[in-house]
Amino acid sequence: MESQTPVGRKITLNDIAAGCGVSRATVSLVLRGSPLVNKVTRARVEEELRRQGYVYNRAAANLRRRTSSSVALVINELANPFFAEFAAGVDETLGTAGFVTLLGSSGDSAEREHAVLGSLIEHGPGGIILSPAEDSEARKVLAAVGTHTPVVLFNRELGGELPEYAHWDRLMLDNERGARQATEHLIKQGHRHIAFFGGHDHASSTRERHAGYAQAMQAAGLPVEAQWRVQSTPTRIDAARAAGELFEGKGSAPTAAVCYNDAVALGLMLGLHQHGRQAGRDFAITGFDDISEASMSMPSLTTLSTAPRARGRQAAEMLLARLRDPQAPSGTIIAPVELVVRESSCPPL
Amino acid sequence: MESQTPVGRKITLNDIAAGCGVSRATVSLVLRGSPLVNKVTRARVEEELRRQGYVYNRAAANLRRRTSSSVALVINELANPFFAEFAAGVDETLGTAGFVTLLGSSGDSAEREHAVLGSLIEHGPGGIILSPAEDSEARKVLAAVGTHTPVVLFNRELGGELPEYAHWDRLMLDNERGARQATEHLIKQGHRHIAFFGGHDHASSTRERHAGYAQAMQAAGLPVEAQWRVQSTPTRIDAARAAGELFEGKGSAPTAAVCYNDAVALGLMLGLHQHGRQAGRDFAITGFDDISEASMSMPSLTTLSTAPRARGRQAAEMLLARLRDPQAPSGTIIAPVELVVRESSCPPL
DNA sequence: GAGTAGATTTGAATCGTTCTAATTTCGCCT
DNA sequence: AGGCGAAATTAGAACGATTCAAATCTACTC
Repeated sequence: MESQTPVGRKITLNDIAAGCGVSRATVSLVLRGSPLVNKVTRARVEEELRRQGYVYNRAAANLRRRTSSSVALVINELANPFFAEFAAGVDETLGTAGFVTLLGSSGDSAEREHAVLGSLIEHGPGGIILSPAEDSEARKVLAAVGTHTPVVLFNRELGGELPEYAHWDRLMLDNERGARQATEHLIKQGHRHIAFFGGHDHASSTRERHAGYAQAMQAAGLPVEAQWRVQSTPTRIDAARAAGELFEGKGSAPTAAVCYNDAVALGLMLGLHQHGRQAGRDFAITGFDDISEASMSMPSLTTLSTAPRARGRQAAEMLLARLRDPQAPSGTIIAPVELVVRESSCPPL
Repeated sequence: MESQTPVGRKITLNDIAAGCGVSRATVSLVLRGSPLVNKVTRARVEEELRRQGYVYNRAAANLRRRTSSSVALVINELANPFFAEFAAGVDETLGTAGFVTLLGSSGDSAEREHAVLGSLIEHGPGGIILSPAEDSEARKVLAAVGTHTPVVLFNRELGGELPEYAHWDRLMLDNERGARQATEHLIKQGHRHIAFFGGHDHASSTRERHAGYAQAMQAAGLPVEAQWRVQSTPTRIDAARAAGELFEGKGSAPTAAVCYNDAVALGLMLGLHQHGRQAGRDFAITGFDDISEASMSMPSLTTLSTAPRARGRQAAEMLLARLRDPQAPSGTIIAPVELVVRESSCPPL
């Protein structure tokens, strides 16, 4: 029994070849399971590979073959459970397809996103899955990633125009329809004073959700008051802070709110407390995303299920398809969302 | 003004060199900002780099220089907010140090962890940050990563013995002390029947936390009843399911529980409902981790703050230090945790 | 105008793999 | 024994960068 040396040089194909008296080329063939090589040679080589503890150098192989075995995943905020789930889905699918995920986090800053993309692209990913920062612009992203690397955009549109030769794929959520459903649900519960709470209007996803809300209100002949639109950063903390603004106007106070997303909705729940109201009793709330906490909060949150993990898998599938056929026309998929009714969307008192 | 070709071959050093009549070597020097090259040449080359839209091929450079510019991060469950925060911290620090993060997720399965490590190692990361799966074993991990790549273990010990020549660094939480503090806090509140809830005893972190709990109980002269130890998978769902077991024994029912972590604690809150109890009123609960939901739940959760993002940064720092000095003796850091008292740890009725 | 120290530039080898084209080996037939 | 086709193996040039030693170019000095 040979002892594996605990430390030393890295083992290469040459070492293996020398170790069992064949050429480098043969070892390479064995590695890739070519049928060309003789049974007994193969066995001999495989034994030697094991004995020396060889590890494949994929970077070298990729260099020679001009291929890539990685995909860059750039997320605007990894700590948000919605995106964490998404990332887990992406990694799962890429992993089983033999790709490795290069992670990047932009912290929702376009500037940082640019730097991160620039650094990732140097590692030669086969493609990029990008969930853009709020204020990210098409032109700048294109400059960072170049025209050789396919991109799948998730969740948000980029600002500005994309040149026609860059055909990127898109995976978006049906924001408009989802928000409309949530609003219709609240209206059916009997609410007439319904606010739209959270998010920033310069982000495409916010605008779409707000549009769905407005449509439902108009269709029901209900007014959309300006003081019922409260913006906030899409985090729990900031939403809790902004809650008070809902009740500051001189007009009639809302009895319900359609929230930009679950984080904001959960923040609003807390903020309501400080204004003497309780979600699910005297104020109705809906969220968006169905993060895992939504079903566990008290009251549990009525929201739109987006299945972020499944979306992650889907985004990865889209990119893999594009790698298989780079010439295919680029496409946009609008993933449906589903209303999940829970306790937070009570009827008015 | 040259128009950048929207599509075509990848640009290499040769193209740049040819494009402005210098040698490949000179261009390489310019790229790395060597002081050797003449001002005017440098300017000419830089202009050409921009004009042709050159992107650096880090893989080729790493091959030649026998260096690495990536670090693998293997997480047992990325969708868990505690680990998502940790990952964000790791990526942040690695990114600013010029490394890219190779992501891998093991889903808390040792088998999958092994496969993921095997795949990542082929990409030649400079090091590995590993938060092991519950049943992960030292021997198998070593076989997967080999002896050339430094490893930083986070959060859990591996099963079995590690050969002495593999000196890996460790970043652990002060589980024992934290659980002791939580238990002492409950005792001070007046509780005498205190359970330890959730987690699996074969994981090192669970055993340590249980030990801290048992120490505090003994020190206070309180009994540790067998039926007050309920195990569960460390997820909210399974914890909610297992809640009932706390009240099945014939002995006296507990009035408080020290929980393995926040996820389990939040699950227990829910489970209590189904047994006619309410956390923060007639049953006291403590968690562990201080995930962002802990402060937002109702009642808010008394827990131990572990600052996962800071831990991520710390783990990355440890690995970077090890890369700087591979010969340094390996070390273990036990990060302190801090008790955060909130509403869930009420006194007994 | 030769000699020389410095400042720049470059040719060629190299990293670990793949791949084409060529070579060697082998069994089998006449 | 020689010839032939199939099977198995291999030499050597890539891939895109870095790096060392050597070559070339300056600017001065004597």
